[in-house]
Amino acid sequence: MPELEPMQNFLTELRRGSLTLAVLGSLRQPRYGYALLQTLQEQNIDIEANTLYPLLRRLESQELLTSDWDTSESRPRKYYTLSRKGKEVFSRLLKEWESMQASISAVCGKGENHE
Amino acid sequence: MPELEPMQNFLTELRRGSLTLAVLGSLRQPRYGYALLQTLQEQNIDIEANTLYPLLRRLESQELLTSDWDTSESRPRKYYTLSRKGKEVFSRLLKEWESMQASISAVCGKGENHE
DNA sequence: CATTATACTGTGTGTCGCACTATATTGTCA
DNA sequence: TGACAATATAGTGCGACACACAGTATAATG
Repeated sequence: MPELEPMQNFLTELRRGSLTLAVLGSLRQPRYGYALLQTLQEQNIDIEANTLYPLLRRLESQELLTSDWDTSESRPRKYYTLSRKGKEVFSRLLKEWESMQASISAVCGKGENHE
Repeated sequence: MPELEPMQNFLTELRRGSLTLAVLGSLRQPRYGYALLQTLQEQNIDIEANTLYPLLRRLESQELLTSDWDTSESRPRKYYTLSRKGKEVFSRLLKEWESMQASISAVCGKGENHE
């Protein structure tokens, strides 16, 4: 899709990376993918299943998450949780995020008028 | 660099996209690349020349920026400024950024303890 | 004659979106 | 009841694009 809606691309790029932060933050309690998806969407975090599942597996392979199948219910669900390493990374990313907020605010004029 | 400092990669990804926002926000007044670089670094926005210059050209090719060579001084400088389109995109990205702040705060626990 | 100021290019890697596949469990309706 | 759709749940493969990095290039300045 070359030129359909270029704005969309900017938004995508902006959200990029923050998705990881949001996922890590949401997995301080165990959750399975499908539920996580809905949690995030309720928070206005625009991510779709096709993006989330690979992200979860990537984070697991990077050892930020651990996963366990819960087969006690009729429908098996794969629960993900933050590992110790994941908690550390989350904490540092959150700090960075907060620092970025300050920087962006400074550069973009905190509260100034931009039309 | 496969496994040297994986943390660095997470940070890079997190910052990604925000760079564009920061650059757009900084170019509401005309600036040339080298000066912009230093402005951003003073604001703790970690970007290097090799990243900034391609970014500027990309934004120009996407018609968010316009550029003009100033050759009146001994050292020629290429001044970039937000175009009308650039202002629109900036405004929308900034809104998205603010919305993301809220979402991330909600998901990551606004002010809760995370150690 | 080294350093700084200033700008550009090419290559690799990683993430994300998107379009798929796959399956079991519900719910609906003839 | 039995057919069929919808939902819940998870996965894969591919392509686009942006960023980091390591280069090149040149003119002014100290």
